[in-house]
Amino acid sequence: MATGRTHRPATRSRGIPEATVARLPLYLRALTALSERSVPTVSSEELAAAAGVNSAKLRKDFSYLGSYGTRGVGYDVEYLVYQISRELGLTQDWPVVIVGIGNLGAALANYGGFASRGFRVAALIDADPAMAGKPVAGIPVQHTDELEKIIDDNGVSIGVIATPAGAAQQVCDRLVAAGVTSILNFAPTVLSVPDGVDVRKVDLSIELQILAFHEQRKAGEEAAAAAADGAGPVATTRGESESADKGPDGDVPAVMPA
Amino acid sequence: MATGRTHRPATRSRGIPEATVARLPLYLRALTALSERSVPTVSSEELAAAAGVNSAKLRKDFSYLGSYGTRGVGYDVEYLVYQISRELGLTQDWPVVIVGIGNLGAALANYGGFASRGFRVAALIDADPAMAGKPVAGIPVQHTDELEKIIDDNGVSIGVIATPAGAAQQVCDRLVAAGVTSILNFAPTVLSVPDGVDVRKVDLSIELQILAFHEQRKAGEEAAAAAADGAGPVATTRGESESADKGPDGDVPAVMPA
DNA sequence: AATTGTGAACGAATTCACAGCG
DNA sequence: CGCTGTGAATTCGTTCACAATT
Repeated sequence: MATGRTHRPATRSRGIPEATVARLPLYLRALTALSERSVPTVSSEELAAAAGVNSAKLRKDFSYLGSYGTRGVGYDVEYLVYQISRELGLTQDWPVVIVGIGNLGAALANYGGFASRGFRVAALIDADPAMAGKPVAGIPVQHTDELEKIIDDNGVSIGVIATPAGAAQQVCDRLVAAGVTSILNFAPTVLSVPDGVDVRKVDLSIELQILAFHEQRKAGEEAAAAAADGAGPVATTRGESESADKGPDGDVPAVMPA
Repeated sequence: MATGRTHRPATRSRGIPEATVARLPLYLRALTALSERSVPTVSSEELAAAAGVNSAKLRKDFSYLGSYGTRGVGYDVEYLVYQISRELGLTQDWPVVIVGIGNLGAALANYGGFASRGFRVAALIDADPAMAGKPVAGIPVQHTDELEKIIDDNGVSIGVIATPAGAAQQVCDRLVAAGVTSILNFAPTVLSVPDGVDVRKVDLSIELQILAFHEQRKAGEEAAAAAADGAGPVATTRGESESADKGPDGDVPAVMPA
């Protein structure tokens, strides 16, 4: 992107890397905790530790937002909270609907971290007529028939799909047709959506499978190590650490707590 | 990884890229669906479409596992299912414990995709004595006091944390001390673990915040587009398509369905 | 003196494009 | 002839290391 030698990109240049965006919520959470403890400033080192990343990465991330720190001192906690919130669009209100009020949908509806960050559960929707009217987390469940009206009345642009896999695409299509442009999908299916609609996926079984892969690899390495004792040279290279275990550093993905 | 010019990595070389590992479960799901419909073979193009990735990526991914396709024809569905399952370690049984049986823990316990893929819920654990003995998803909840014994008796190496944030690190420490080496964390906290322990994180509020960011960006662009009509030149560069919308392609992260 | 902000080096992941093979 | 498998080119992300700044 050019050397930007001209004057200065004033505030920020636009085009924050996706990887950085994915970490901003992490920083925000750590900062909020500091803010609650009335800590006035943090260094990149401290904040990075709290967020579980390394400090160079954090500084580079912040550099995409602008120059919000003070050399020799660190970052002003309140100010950064505000800047990141604004960057993420959390200074505005985001009404969301949750479709599919089973165990998971109920868990999501009850999740406190929602309201705390600009998100507001505008409605709960389920296809089961028996659910209609029953309150979950204090909000009465509405029937799927009302979906379009609900989206429209509340100006909802973010939808959460917590239905069984079979119903997901259909629900998705209706959400999109009704005007939703961001979807968080908990159903184990690939959703197809038109351009301009964002989908993020959260899939337990995939995460477990990834863990199983690493778990298996560990077991294999132990075996190799044991074998190395008893007998001659083992083919595997080991000792190179494989680059894969990365320490306690968080990974790429992420989504949702109790 | 050196050029590996020596002889040949025989089956596979070791060191499958992390990004590839994260996609294998996706391919596996698509393949399983095909298998159930008794489809005998697929081309990289078809399978890629079903998994929501592009075909070059899929072929490159498979190339790390070995040469399991047939040129001019495609891939044998059953054979690939087996190879990927084996690679992911799903041909063995993985007992898991779920700690924290609130709404979310219950949702996880009830999640069917578990058993289907080598995972078996060995126990449900909760700190609330009132929960003890109550069956959830047909499995009686046990008290946290039993944690170490349960891990040990069942040879559990994978733990799922679905507790409130405040309890997560403590639970984590106990799991690790008891021998768990892979953790799936649903609590909104950064866990610190010793080397050799893998942690994956699933965090709803983070995913929503990422969606909000993109949602906001869309709104901004609309506004900019509208503004471009009315008045003079706008500062922002636009038209460069920003690289960020990537189309309907899935994103990086992932985790869990109803 | 301490800590940010950032070019530059590096490494990982994706995409291209085509040779190789069935 | 069609489709896989893969080097080479490219893009994206991380880390290094240090000059700039308070």
